[in-house]
Amino acid sequence: MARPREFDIDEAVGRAMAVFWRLGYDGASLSDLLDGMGIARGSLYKAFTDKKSLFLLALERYDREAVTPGVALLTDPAVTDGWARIVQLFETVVGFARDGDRRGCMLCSAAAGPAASDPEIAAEVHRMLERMRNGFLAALGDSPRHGALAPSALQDRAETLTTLYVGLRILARAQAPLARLDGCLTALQALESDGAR
Amino acid sequence: MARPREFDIDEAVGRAMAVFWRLGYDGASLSDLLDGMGIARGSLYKAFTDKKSLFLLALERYDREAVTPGVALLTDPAVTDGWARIVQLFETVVGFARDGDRRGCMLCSAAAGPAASDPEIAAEVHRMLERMRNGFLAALGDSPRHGALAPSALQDRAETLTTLYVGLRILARAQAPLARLDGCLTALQALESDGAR
DNA sequence: TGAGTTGTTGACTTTTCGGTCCCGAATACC
DNA sequence: GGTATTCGGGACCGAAAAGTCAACAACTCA
Repeated sequence: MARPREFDIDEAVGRAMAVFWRLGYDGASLSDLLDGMGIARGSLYKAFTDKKSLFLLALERYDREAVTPGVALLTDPAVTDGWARIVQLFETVVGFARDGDRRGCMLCSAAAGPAASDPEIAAEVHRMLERMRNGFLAALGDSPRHGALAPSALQDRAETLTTLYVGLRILARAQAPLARLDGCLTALQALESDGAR
Repeated sequence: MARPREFDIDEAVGRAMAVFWRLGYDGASLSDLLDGMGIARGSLYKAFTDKKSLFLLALERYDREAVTPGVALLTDPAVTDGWARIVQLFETVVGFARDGDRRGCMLCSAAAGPAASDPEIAAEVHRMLERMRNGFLAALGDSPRHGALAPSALQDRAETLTTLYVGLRILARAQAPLARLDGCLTALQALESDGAR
């Protein structure tokens, strides 16, 4: 019962996500966001309260658009060997860098940046990382190669893979030579022919 | 042939390192640095040109004071099993978090932060990471467990360990629960009784 | 049609950022 | 002792940061 909003709020969050992904939380100024979102200053504050709240929404959006597909890949029943799914995820991620996309992972950048100083962002980051970890755990559970491992050992491996994932995407954003990222991938692939990881 | 400097330049760089380590590159303002270093604005610019140059010096200092000891641990001939040295490094790092030190690693934070946008910082970061990687490689070379691996496979494992290291220290700074970091450590330790990693 | 409500806009405020500059102080050399 | 030179201190600068606000616009409902 008033003037309707002139922009689509979901689309605006999507554009904000793109800006934050590219520039990081601190690196993205209000002007950057305004330009990227195509709205005016006042509209942003009316709709999203402040920069941090907008970032939290953008992070949830990233969760939906990037993390969830990753977790889906890790739990995809169409690929019966869970380990193959894990390798596939890492292949995809290194593929981004190979194609020149050096933005890295917004979740990992959030972990490395604002999560260190803001508990609310840290909480969201850890919720998302836990979903990744559960994805790895599920994949490991479907891996014949890891069938002999105790549940706690599987947990620890899932932890390790999550940590490796974070490191890889941080290094990708840090402009690490492609050979470095490829090395990690190769080591992972090599384990396909191994016994235990 | 003029007025002598009233502060010790090495000590000042050391203090700057402490500030950058705690707050990050972007997070450390000139005021933070001035307070931490105990000098005045003019003196800082006279001695160090600008913030970025000071950061580069601080990063080199971190290299000497934190990275070099790590690499020394990885290549310590007193511990004959190279894999034990690797586990020891990760134990040390998780120990920091256990003792409440959540600063993480200044090198890794630099990789996640300014390295993404500044080529000069990125270059220094990658030089330092390469030294870490060579340390891991040397340790793997001294590991009977990995004796059967081809040189290129050893390289790839060293790459993986470096990436894991980065991820671990990023997560430590991101206030990840200690159990997460411990999980990585346990997984690593478990490999001591395994065949190939 | 008019009242009430909410969105839009851009100028504005306040704070802080990195960096400059000038002047007084302290030393070395002649 | 005088002079040249560098250092220390802090006032100062323009730019940019995040956030506010008041006037105007567009809609709903009676």
